[in-house]
Parts: sequence; structure tokens; C-alpha cells
Amino acid sequence: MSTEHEYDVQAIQERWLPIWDELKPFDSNKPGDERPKKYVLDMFPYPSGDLHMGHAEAYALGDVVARYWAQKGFNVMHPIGWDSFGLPAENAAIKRGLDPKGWTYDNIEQQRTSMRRYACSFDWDRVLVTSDPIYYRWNQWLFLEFYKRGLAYRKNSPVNWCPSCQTVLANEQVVQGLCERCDSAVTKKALTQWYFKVTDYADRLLDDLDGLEGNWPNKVLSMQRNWIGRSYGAEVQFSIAGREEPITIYTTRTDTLYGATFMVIAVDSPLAAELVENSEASVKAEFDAYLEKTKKSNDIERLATDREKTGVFIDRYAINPINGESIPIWVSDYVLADYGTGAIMACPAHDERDLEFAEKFNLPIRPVAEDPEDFNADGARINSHEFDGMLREEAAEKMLKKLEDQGLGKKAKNFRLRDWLISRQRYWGTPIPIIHCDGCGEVPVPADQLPVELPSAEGLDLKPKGTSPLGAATDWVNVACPSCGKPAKRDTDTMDTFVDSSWYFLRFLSPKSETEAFPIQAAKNWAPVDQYVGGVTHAILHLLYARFFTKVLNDMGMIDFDEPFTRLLNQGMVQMNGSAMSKSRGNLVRLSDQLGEHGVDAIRLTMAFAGPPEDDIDWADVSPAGSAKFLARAWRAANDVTSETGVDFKTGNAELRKATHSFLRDFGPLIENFKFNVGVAKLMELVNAIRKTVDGNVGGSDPAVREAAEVVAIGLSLFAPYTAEDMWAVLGHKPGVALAGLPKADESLLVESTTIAIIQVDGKLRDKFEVSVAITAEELREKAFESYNVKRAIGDSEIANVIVREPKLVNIATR
RNA sequence: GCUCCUUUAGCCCAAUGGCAGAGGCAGACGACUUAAAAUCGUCACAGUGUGGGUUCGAGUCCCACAAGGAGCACCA
Repeated sequence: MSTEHEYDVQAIQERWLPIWDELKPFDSNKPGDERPKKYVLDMFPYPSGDLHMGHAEAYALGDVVARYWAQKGFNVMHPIGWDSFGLPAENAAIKRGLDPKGWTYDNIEQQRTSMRRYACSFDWDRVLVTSDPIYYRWNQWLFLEFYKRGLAYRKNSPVNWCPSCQTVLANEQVVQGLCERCDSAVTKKALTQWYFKVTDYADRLLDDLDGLEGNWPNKVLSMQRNWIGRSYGAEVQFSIAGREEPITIYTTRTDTLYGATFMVIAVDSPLAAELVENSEASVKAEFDAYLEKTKKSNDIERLATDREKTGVFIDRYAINPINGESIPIWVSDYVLADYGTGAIMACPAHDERDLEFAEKFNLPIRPVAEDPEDFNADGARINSHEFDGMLREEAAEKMLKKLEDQGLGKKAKNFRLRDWLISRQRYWGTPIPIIHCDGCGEVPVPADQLPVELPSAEGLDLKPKGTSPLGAATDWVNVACPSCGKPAKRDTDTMDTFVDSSWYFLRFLSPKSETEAFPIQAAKNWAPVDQYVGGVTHAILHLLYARFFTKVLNDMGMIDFDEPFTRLLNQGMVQMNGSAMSKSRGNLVRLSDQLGEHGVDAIRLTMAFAGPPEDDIDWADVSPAGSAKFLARAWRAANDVTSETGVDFKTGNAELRKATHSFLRDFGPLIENFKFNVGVAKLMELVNAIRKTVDGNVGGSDPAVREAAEVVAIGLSLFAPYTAEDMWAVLGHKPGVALAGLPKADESLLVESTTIAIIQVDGKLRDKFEVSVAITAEELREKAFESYNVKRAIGDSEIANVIVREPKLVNIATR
């Protein structure tokens, strides 16, 4: 405990850290531990430097949850690791001419030290680092398992391409259509790349979101639903003059088939290329010019919403199967090559985009709805022969039936979700464990030859140049084919780092294992994650990929659940003066400065108290100095206790005991519902009550004061571990307030014999008085009518209704 | 354009459909002090973005609108 009668933040921090290292209160692997299990996980950080304010918020809030369950008597597994592969390390290395490895591991050490000082309740025996071969070996193993199941495959398709950096970019590396590194306009380029077949799981990924309702933020659920974007419709076959095979189009509006006046095909699709193959030179030239222009156009132009429609008529015709009509075929960039079949029927009378196109190129517009105002064509059909008069739904159904009978159409669904492009032409990532052999083709690296370790970066030019830097590591690239033994080459691409983070929560069960990705039995005991905590920035990609992996692992029989994160808490961001903190904006608040000025506990408490955790915190609006003041106040309250440990609380001051136990009743539900700010407010209330009791005529010797101070120390341990531990010592206890346990509220202390009854007339408060809680409805009603204020409010009005909710309320409604 | 969130005191934020205020910041006043800081105490301040509706009763439920924010975006 503090020797001075004064709250010394720095001294307290230095005192307890080594003692906790000894005690290991958050070791989740104690032999014979009988406590029920709880898996609490914070999204692991990228080691891009020291911890910043965002980390401070995330880990403060994650710690509240983890420490709460520990106080509730659970064996909490709260592990930490580093998501340490990726571009920032590589870019830093290029800039400084260093090995990405050194930069990465230096940062990890710095963050580890900062986390320890920040008193994170991590289990330090379960650390993982994704750039360790012992970790990424299992990325490779999983890749090969996916490959076996046809879930990992290579295909040639257009990808984001930065012409200046000469590299493929992930969607997330394209910012407003510009390369995040060099700000040049990103274009598309066709390349052969590795993909994971997420689309095979699209239905399950969408449908299973329903089961997360209530436990995941609605925002995330709707973002995921949006992203997956399932639509129901039909595939319809249009035969083509001069082509044997018909063209299949996808539509959600079979009911507008009679309004289809032309067909549009994605200009960059293989189908379009094929259709113009033997066209007249003039058509072909026009097509080629347009295709070239489209390829050069970048996302900036594509994003412009008011962009005029463009396209080329390719002098070919399709037959509309519903009426045998011949319609012209156009190519355009407004039809996407990789959605549906890359071809649509255009119904300009009932589709805004088609209408715009038709107007631009003077194509016929034929309405199929009776009411000219009915753009959506919900009402009665016209121009639709035997279907005339039918409403949208019936028309859709019957037209599809007709097509089905002729074998020209069938029900279909489509997803906005695309397969996951996982290959990167970069050095700092998990090598893809495939060997390319001229004779045998793609050959998986045999499991007993894993891991395929990254070669040293020494001598490699890491600068992006369109192909992976690993290609230059000739000793590494050239290997014997595992199948035929002839000279072959390793795949030189590395995996997207989202692969690493898609299953790391399972690796924590045995981070050091060299024989398995994770132990199946331990996964049964510990997983899925009971509580996941992290930023909303990962609402789509990371969470979707982790859900995908979980479903695949479930299908592989390795786990018995199919959702990885039972509950999810998304904390907001820390801002300064209304905007995200950044060096260039000049509003950067340094965590180390804040910790130095106010102490770890005050910063953690401020994060929890600022407001609901999912809201952004504006650092200009909060008061770490105020938090520090409260901590000192709480600490002094403990110092004011003069009774001995173990004193019988029952004889203590009744009023304070009641405050203590109503705190104990309210606190748990508040934390479990993530109302940390309210929980802190309740602690402040209790400290105020102690102060009042001590300074009043009861004094510090009353047992109720000790009881209240001990409860404050335990409750405070969730937010301010150093102060709480010191208070615990001041109160005469052995170190270990983190596991002291939250006492149960004594309900008998909370029973009221009287309450205040509210009397309303027409919903307005007119009188209130104290009544027994046992009062009958009849008695309360009578008392209400005796009130002078009530009589006056009623006046001459006639009474229409009297609502009595004894013992609290009477509402008299007048006419 | 589509989807979603938010709006309560000068500020950050509470309030199982039942007295609008739990807590804090900033503020005023007082006690302690030679003084200041720290500490302790007391106090003031809104009727819940706007307009409707449901209800005995609405900050809370429903509808429309406004403002601010987030995500997706030519997905046929």
C-alpha cells in the first residue's frame, strides 16, 4: 500500500506490476481448475508501432469484460497475439532498407511492454505471432485442406492494378479509386490468381446471421447481409442468330419480359469477345476501341453516379423466348462481367439504367404496366399477350412456368459476394504451398514438408514490380516436383493476411503445437469465442472470412460449432475535435503522454466512462483529470476505513449497506449489457455515499464503510486495476483483488417497507405521498381522491377512467 | 440511389411505457488556508430535433420530415 497518505499514481503502478507477474491471476491453464470456462477475445493488433489511443480504448473495454467474468468466478481465457504479416512492415522495410522481420518483431516487443504496463489481463502463456513459421505452417496446412476440397483454386480474372507500383491491390488498398501508397489511379488487369470459394458458403453465411441476432450489433449484421447480397430471380435463355448455344441472362423481373427491347452484355466479358470474333471490321474496331477505353477507365470515373451511359451495338440479335421477338445486342460497361451471367435483358420502361441507355441510343421503350406512372410495374400487365391484366407477382410466376415448360428458363439466385482473392505478389506473408511442375501441373507441397518457410529477405528487392519478390530467391523457388521429381518451381505468391486472422482464435488453444493447427478436444471445451471485442472497421471482411473458415472447419469435422463469435462488441473510435486523429491533421493525442500525465488507471477509466462503448469518443469532450480525481477519491475512502478485516458487516450503518447492495444488484447486469459508463457512474455514487457516511456522524469505523470500500475496490478492479489493488492492500487484504469475487447482493437489505406513490390526473403529476408497499389498489385509489391537489385538478370534469398500479401510481383520466 | 445508426441541460451522457436526472465535465457560491492548490460541501440550468399517431399515460412504441454520421453502390 502507499506509504504516504496520498494517492501516488506512478508509485502504485510500479509497486503492483512485479507482484502480478508473480501471481499470474489470469493464467487460464492452471491444472485442476474447476471454474466454468469463458473465452473473451480482443481483436489482435497489427504491430505498426507503439500502442495508440485506439488500442487503449479497445483493450480497456475488452479488459472490463474479461475481468468481470473473472470476478464472477469464471476461468477466463483472454489471450493476445500479433497479426504481423502484411504491407506496413514491407513498406517500412523498403523505405528504410531493412528486413521486414526486424521491424515487425521490434514493434511487437514494444507493444508487449506497453500492454503489460497498461495492465491488460492477458494470459501471457498463450501468445501467438502470425509471422512465426510455427503459426503460418498451419495457414499452409489449411490452404491445402481447402485445396483438396476444391475451395482453393486459381483463375484468370480482372483485378485491381496499380500501374505505377506494378502490383495487384486488395480492395481495401484502393482508397477512393487511388492506390493507397502512390495515389495513382487504379485500373483493372487480368491476372491468374488464387481464390477461396467463399461463394459456396454464401447461403449459410447469410442465413446463419439470423442466429446472431441480439448478440451481434445490428449494424454489423445488416452490413454483412448487404455485402452478401442475395437476390432471387430467374435465368432465361435467349437464342442467338448465328450461334449454336443460347445466351443465358439473369433477371429478377421475369414479369417484364415483354418489355425487353434489347440485350446488354458486359463489354469486358469473354462472351462479348466471342460474339464479335467474326464481326465486320468496322464493328470489331468500334468494339475494340470501346473495350480499350473501358479497361483504361478507373474507379474514379466508375464511381461517378451521374456518368453518362456508353455502349456499342455489335450487330447481332437475340430471340426473346417469351414472344420470339428479335432484339439487338449491345455491349456496355454498366453490366458487370462477374455478376450473374454478365448479360442482361434490358427493359427500359421499368429500369432506370436501361431507360437511360435506351434514351441515349434511341432504342424502343415498351411499357408492360397499365398505369403509365407505375415505373416499378407492380400493377396490371399490358403488351404481354396472355398475361395481360396480371399483377407483378402472378405474371412473374406464370411467365417463368411457361419458360420452364419449354426448357428455356429456371429459378435462380445470385449473390453480390465474390470469391476471395487471396494471392499477393508480396514478400511479407505466408508462402502459398504449391509447386508448379511442367509435367504434373499444380502440385501441393506434401504435409510433412511444411512449413514452406519464407526465405531471408536479404538480397531480395522488395519493391513491387508486378511479380512477387520471392521469384528472385532462386534457391528457394527451384525445387524438385514432389510428384515426378523433375525440376519445378514454387508458387511465389503469398497469402492475404486476412487468411491469418480467419482462424487465429482457435490457435490460441495451443499456440506452440507443432503437430496440429489446434487441439480438437480443447476446441470443444473452449470455443467458440464467448465474447469478441473489436473495431467496427472489421465488420465485413475479417468477420466474414472468420465465419467462412469456421463453417469449412465444421464441415471438416474439426469443430462442432459453425459460428466463431457468440457475442460481439464493436467499440467506437477515439477522435479529437470531431475527426479521426492523425499527424497530418495535427490533432494527434499521444497515448504515452496521456499515460504519463494521468496514469494508466485514469486513462482506462476514461475510456470506459466516456459513453456507450460502441460510440466514438471525442477526447476533447472527456476528462482524464476528472477520472484521476475520482480514483484518488475512491482510494482515500479506503484509507478512511478504520475497522479490521473480517468485521461483521451486519451491524453496519443501514443506509450505506443499502447503497452497497443496490450497487451489487445493478452492477452485473450493466456490465453484461456493455453499459460500462453507467457501471462507473454507480461506482461514483457508492464512493459519494461512503464519503457522506464517513464525514457525517457515522465515521470510518462503521463496518458498513469497510463493506462499501471493499465492494468499490472489487468493482473498480475492472476499470482501474492498480488503484483497486492498492485499495485492497490498504484494506488489509493479500494481493489479488482481481479474483476477490463480486459479492451477491443481499436482497433482504433492499426490501422497502414504504414507497412514494405518484398521483396523476390526465397523465400530469398532481400529488405524491409515502405509502406502504403493501397498500391495496382500493386503499391507494381512495387516498388519491382525498388529495386536495387531485381534487382541484379534477375540478368539475367527469371521471372517465382510473388506472391504479399499486403501490406506485394512480392515473385519473377525465373526460 | 439502397441499407443502417444517432438526436435529452453549455458539454459528455442516464432514465423495465409511469415523478425527465444516475454520474461526470465546465460554472457559481461557501468551508478549510496567511494565500493558493488540493480537498469537502451547496446550488443553478433542459421538458427530450420537428410534425402527426397509438395509449389512462410516450424521451421510450408507430408513421412522416429535418439535421448529423456510417456502410454499400450501375448487382439487372
